Amino acid sequence: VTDQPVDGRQTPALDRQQPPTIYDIARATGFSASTVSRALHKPGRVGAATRGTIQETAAALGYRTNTSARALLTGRTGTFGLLVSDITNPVFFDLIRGAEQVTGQAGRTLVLGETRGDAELELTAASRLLTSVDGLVLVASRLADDDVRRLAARKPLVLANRALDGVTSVVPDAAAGVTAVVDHVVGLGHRAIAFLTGPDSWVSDARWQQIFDTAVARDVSIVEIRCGSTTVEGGRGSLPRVLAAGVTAVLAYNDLIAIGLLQACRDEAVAVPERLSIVGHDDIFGSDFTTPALTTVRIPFGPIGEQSVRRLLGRLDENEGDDVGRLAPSAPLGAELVVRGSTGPAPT
Amino acid sequence: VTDQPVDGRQTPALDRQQPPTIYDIARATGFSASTVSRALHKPGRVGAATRGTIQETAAALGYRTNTSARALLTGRTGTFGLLVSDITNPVFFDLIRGAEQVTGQAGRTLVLGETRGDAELELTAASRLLTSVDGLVLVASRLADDDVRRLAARKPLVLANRALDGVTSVVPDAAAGVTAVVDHVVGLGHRAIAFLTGPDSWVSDARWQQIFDTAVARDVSIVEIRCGSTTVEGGRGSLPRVLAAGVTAVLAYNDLIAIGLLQACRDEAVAVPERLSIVGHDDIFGSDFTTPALTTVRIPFGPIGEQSVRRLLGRLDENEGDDVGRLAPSAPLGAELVVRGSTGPAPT
DNA sequence: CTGAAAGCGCTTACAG
DNA sequence: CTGAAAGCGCTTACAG
Repeated sequence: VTDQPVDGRQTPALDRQQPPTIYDIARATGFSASTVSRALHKPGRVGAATRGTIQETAAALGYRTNTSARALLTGRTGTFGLLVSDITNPVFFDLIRGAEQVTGQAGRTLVLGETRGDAELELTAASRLLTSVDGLVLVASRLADDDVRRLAARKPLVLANRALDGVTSVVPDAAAGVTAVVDHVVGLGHRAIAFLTGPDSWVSDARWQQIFDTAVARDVSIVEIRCGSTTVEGGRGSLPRVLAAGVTAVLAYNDLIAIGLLQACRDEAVAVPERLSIVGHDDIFGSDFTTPALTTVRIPFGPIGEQSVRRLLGRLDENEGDDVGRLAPSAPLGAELVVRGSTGPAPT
Repeated sequence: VTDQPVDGRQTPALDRQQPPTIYDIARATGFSASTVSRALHKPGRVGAATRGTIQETAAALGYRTNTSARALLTGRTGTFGLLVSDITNPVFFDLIRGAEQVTGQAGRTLVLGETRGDAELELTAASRLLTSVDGLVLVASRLADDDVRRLAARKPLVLANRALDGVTSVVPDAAAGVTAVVDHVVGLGHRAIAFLTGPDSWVSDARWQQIFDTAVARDVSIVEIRCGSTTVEGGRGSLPRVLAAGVTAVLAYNDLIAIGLLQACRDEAVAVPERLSIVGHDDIFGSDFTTPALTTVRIPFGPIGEQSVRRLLGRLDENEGDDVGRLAPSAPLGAELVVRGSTGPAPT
């Protein structure tokens, strides 16, 4: 009755800078703030008519619950974090998207962080993120085991693309892919194989071990060739050592290296696959743009991202004593051989 | 004196589930919570010795300020949102990274959202994000002009890769790129050019208009060929229409289309560039994997992402009455022609 | 089914 | 330079 606008049709929200709060709705409907809160978020505990009035008024005022206030009270931010070493690494695209998708479906928000491959920066970033988030996915983390465990003790944490005892991990079934690759190459008659290594990382070590074991079991010779960097340039630069090693097939740690090697072969007129067969890994975007197109191992990164967030959601429910059983069943995370043009019969 | 552990060396923080608050620090140091808050965030307003004690204790307890509490009070979440239509679109990689980088440098956090190219979903997502964020970057938004303006009225908002009167926009200087491409092709003797169109979007329309005007000015014939979808498949499928049009050079809306066309040419034994010259746009990851490598226009997406966040930061300072002048100068956002193997002299 | 009250952790005038 | 007090918007036992 005091400073209300004369025009009764004008809603208060329109000439207000601050967004409306539950108190505005309470005032407008005549109910208490408690009832408004319940009508909006625990609709079962409120009369149907009351609920209707309140929800309509809320919609009319353009009410949105203040996430900070809720978070302060409940300790839940409605947010997950995802930390990757390199946002532009094509390997992570599908993973990020998968994670974003599941997060969104759960009505939550995904916060993205990048560590630029620096383990120290990763610890800082992870620690910071963890304070403002309900759970964290660490992708291909380079953190020391103990650091990971310490972080995992603070809040739900999932390790994507790395396994660590006592910490929830989502890892593709790489063994199947590696075995398939070696068998493919051996089946084509190759008897001398090289592995072009990646960085010092859990994934790279595990891969080499797998390849080594499989090759030995198949009774073909296997050597490791250190590749300066896991880039196209790195792959390019390794051609001399590949040729010197006298192998006829090369398994690269990743597609980027394989593509670099492919380019070097073209430049040096080394026929692929006639003289040298090349296999990549990951099936990144663009790996079928090359001539010949790259034979590679497809890792289901999308499902890994989805799965990681699902595990996070599962952990949250668990903490609340909710039903854990409703956790969606794991998508299969098996690697798959994709045969294209860069592999062929061994030269005779 | 009650349930304290006997071992005096054990810090309280260690056996506590909840993270420490300023009250824990206050208790430990004997100062009031107000002083702790000041020592931590307004170091100038507190005695040097006091500040030292408090900061040390905070570090020892592993204190981190509760972002929700601060946000509730100040209305600032320390967070920016970035909304893209498709996270996996390689065009956005560098943009996302650039935005993430500047956001991180400013001590803030980037929240990522994806709209799957759906304008309706985009409005919902943008509106939701806007409530929990200090500012929002909309990338290549498909929203109606008025919707964008309404959102911009709520909080600082920047439009990346789209221009709209009255809303802060960060757009590359596409004209330079288009002119350079047309001149490049005309310089090679081509007299009949086609533009393979993209989606119905601001960017696509602007591009076509530019190409059209330039071609007319150079007195070469220009036609528009509708491409079903802006994908490799779309490019592939358009080869028949390209051949039927009788042109000798094709400017594709983007690299994906160009790469598809390139693949179709290889399959159909249409020599590139001898019979047909092909130009892409954007210089996405992998556009140099093809044979021949793709001639294209490089758009500085990284700087666009950085710039967008800088503008957001600038808007925030403005609102606070801070010094706006310190806004970093714009990086040049000019497009640049990248000549590779897919363009050559016109057939005679 | 509904309301009054307390409190989440922090910041910020206001005093001193 | 430092402290007591109020309040940001919301949720949740506790009564009724």
